[in-house]
Amino acid sequence: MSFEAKVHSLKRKGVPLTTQRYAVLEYLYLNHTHPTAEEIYQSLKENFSIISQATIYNALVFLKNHSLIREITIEKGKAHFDYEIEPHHHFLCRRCGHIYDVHVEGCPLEGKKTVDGYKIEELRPYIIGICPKCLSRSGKNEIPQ
Amino acid sequence: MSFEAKVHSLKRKGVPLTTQRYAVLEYLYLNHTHPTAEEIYQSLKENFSIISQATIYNALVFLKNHSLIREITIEKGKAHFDYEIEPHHHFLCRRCGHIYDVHVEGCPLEGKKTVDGYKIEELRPYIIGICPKCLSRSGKNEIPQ
DNA sequence: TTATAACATTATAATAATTCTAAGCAAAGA
DNA sequence: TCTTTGCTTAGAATTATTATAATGTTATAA
Repeated sequence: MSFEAKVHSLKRKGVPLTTQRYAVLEYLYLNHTHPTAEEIYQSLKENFSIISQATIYNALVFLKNHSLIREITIEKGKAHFDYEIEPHHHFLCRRCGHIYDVHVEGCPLEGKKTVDGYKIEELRPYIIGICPKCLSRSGKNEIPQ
Repeated sequence: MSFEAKVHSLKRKGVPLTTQRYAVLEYLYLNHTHPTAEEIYQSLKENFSIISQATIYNALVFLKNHSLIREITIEKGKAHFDYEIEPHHHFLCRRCGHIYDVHVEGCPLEGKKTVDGYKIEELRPYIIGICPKCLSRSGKNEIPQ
């Protein structure tokens, strides 16, 4: 979904988008690197002379509740955020730590409303491994997780 | 894999299993509730008069590195652990907070070594939603995440 | 059997991520 | 304008996890 469409979808609901929340959504739109709340905070601090960490967290919850962004819990202990809400898998390279988008065809859950009586609201398909870059860089100095 | 088989697999490798590590593995074997490190600690404290939190964390890393247990990062901010390492999906009910096992047939990644050049080491297929119990209990007092 | 090395465990401190709290601000409605 | 409601802020508090340093345990070899 385009940035404008997301902003509009809130307007249609009559939900006002504050400057700070707009800035967080825009940051995610411009940076498809699956940043953490902390990374967003550090970057916005420079543009916004005054913005607090709590506001970032609040904005992320707000945007997530309106299904404009999604949360990625692939990494232990911290959350990453993704502008892209269309279904796709995430891959965490345990060597370089980067999170990549991976498109996997034929997922039997895609589009389903329930499974075994469980109501599906969100899919979080994660894969852990080594990315192609790290695989080619060297096959030896592997850091066990 | 049976409990005895897991204990044996370490012996075969020549890796000794200390009392504390044995206790953590046994706890996970007896409690298929996907506990957190803290829950394991609280329970083992009562049986073991002396055991420290750090030992629990160390034991969990140890067992995970030997592929005897797996880590679940479905919930933001904290890790859960699972005795069962055979591939299956996990479902987090956002109303009651419980994590359930769900078997999904036909996953295109199951058994695969790579995807798009990415080396697959571990699959973490998570689903968020409402469990059947919470669905039947009431359809109204839903707590937004 | 002792000495030694290697590793495990402990308590505690430190760090990191997130949430809570209380006060101030700002927009919207009466 | 006054009031209400919700947002933002700074900072404190909480929670989960990891690091550190001292101590304990075990296995092996002199």
